[in-house]
Amino acid sequence: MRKKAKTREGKTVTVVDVARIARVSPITVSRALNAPERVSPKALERVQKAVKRTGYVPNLLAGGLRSAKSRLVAAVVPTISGPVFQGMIQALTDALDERGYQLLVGQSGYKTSREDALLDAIIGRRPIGIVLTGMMHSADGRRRILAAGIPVVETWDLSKPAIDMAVGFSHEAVGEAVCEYLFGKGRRRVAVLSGEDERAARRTKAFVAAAERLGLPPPVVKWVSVPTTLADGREGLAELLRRETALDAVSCSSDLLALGVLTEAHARGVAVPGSLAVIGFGNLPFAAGVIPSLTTVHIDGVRIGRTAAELIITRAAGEKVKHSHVDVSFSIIPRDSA
Amino acid sequence: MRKKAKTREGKTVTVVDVARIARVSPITVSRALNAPERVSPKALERVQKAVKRTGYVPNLLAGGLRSAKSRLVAAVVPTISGPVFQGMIQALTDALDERGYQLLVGQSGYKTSREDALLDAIIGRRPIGIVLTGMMHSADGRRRILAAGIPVVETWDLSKPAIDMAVGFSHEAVGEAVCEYLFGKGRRRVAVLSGEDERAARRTKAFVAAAERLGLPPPVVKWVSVPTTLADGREGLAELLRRETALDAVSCSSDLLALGVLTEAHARGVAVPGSLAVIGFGNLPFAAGVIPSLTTVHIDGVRIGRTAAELIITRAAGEKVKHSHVDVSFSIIPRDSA
DNA sequence: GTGAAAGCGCTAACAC
DNA sequence: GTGTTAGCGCTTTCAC
Repeated sequence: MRKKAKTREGKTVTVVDVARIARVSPITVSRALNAPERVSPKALERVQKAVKRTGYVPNLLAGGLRSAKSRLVAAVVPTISGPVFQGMIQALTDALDERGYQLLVGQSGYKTSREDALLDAIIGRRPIGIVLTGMMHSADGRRRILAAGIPVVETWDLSKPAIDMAVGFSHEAVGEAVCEYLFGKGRRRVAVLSGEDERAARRTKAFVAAAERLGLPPPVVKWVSVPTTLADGREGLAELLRRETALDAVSCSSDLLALGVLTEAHARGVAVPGSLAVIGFGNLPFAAGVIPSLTTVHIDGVRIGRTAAELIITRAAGEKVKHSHVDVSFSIIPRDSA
Repeated sequence: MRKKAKTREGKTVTVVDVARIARVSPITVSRALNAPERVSPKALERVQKAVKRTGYVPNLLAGGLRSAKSRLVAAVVPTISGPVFQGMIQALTDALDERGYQLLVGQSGYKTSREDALLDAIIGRRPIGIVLTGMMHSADGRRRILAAGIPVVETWDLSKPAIDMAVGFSHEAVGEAVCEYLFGKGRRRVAVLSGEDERAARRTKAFVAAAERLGLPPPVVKWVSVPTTLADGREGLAELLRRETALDAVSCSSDLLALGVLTEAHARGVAVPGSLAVIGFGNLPFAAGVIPSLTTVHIDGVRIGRTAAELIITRAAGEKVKHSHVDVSFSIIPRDSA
């Protein structure tokens, strides 16, 4: 940040420079850039010419400071990798920069220690909104965000009471629906292979509860550490079969796990869906193409991202949002594996 | 951004408020927060107490404006989805916020039109560095970044002359190495299934050139549009076999394509690797687990991200970097499919 | 070790 | 439609 675009004397180009060259006042330059319709055509033209000549790029830090509008939105996800949140983040970025906002990303990861520092860094930039995914917010964190008066959208999870706004679906409803789906297909000895994260756990719990309600024997549940891998799926099926030989269905907390289960089943000569039904979660790119194609739960991440962006932009404009809690629901995509 | 954390009179908490409560001057508050060692222990304690009491969060816009240090790094990727860049972005975010920097993400997507607006938004925030991936920069874009004097790291591609710094590998070297690998395995009728993006195209070109040099018959090449899918892989193999029945190896520009080829081969009863060798690119999470396990090219995205962060931080500190061009190379992971 | 004054670059508020 | 003045909240500079 030492050397920048320069005028003759080696300083950064500012509104003042542009104003001098265009022979107008600085404020006219500002208006020409931010509200061209409030400036006379010829002043506008002179400014635009001067901007081009000097290569002037407005300092958004200064503008944001003065106007208290940062044009910044912050998103916090547990981790950017993991295909789950990608669609959402992409849609968020797209929707935002269509309207001239930028996205700041933070990873809460699995360490709570730096959550506080992350929050400082975010709040300190005075974003017009924060998109929170899944995790976090210690009681203290919630208080601080609230105190800062920044609109917050919590995503992916409608289960607990939201701080402010929320876009997502009910993990409980997913777990229940999956169990009922398998039941509807005539499966009776069902198992769950689940990653050890909170939301997967809630789906699993709801699945088990539904099984009980349906009069099924208690599902065998195998937990694997996150992030879940294909190898976990292979080992997982092996273990599940060890614990329950009569198994006729496995519900997996991710498509990658499900792919592992399919792979292991194939290796063992277990027919899918003949003797074993397999269902995943996420509808990843490969789900439709594998053999047998994978029945899975689809979440419309793109819609989540777009909706979150809209909510925040609406609030930033000072308007009230009609629906501060949006349920995007989910769908079970029936394919060959179940 | 209307209401914020408040003191009694309903205004945002600022250094001045904290200073008053701690009975020191504003500058001492600033120092207590940014350089605690230059402040006496008791002043420090009083400030910390006052900060906690008021819930003060420094306005980074103001600080950045005055000090010309934004603590912001911008990254531009074609698209955030697509598993390829994930590791890099994650490592980048991690490395940055360990040092107290945040990442601003922009997607250049496939539309060049808004590239200019994106650049304005980025430069306008005065980031201490920009990480560019793959695409973009019109001649004009390059000039503007250069003019802004912001350090730039181009990633993933060492082939063309860099604007400033670069971390990546040579796509040509990959194409060549893959061809030689297959040749070394005794394959003679080789084909390429490649996505239509620039970098994949360069790998393909190098592959074809290597084949010629090795005295192989010209490889059959099939192009598919990006982003590549598993289905493209299945159709791709079908088409390649139509064009060349004696095929004994396929090099794919992504693991997803390769998975599609494996799937289609399996469906057709074509033995892999027996009569057909398959090699991918990316080493995605499923590559090791599928049957047969997928031989593929691994790129250390995490290292790319970490290195890029280091380069930028070093430059931001005003130091010279030793190596402004880092080749992280690549490796072919030999597995069962080839 | 601490403070007073000044100003980063912009735009809100109020003239005219 | 345009300009003047002031000030957003912080930190640099210089003085003590």
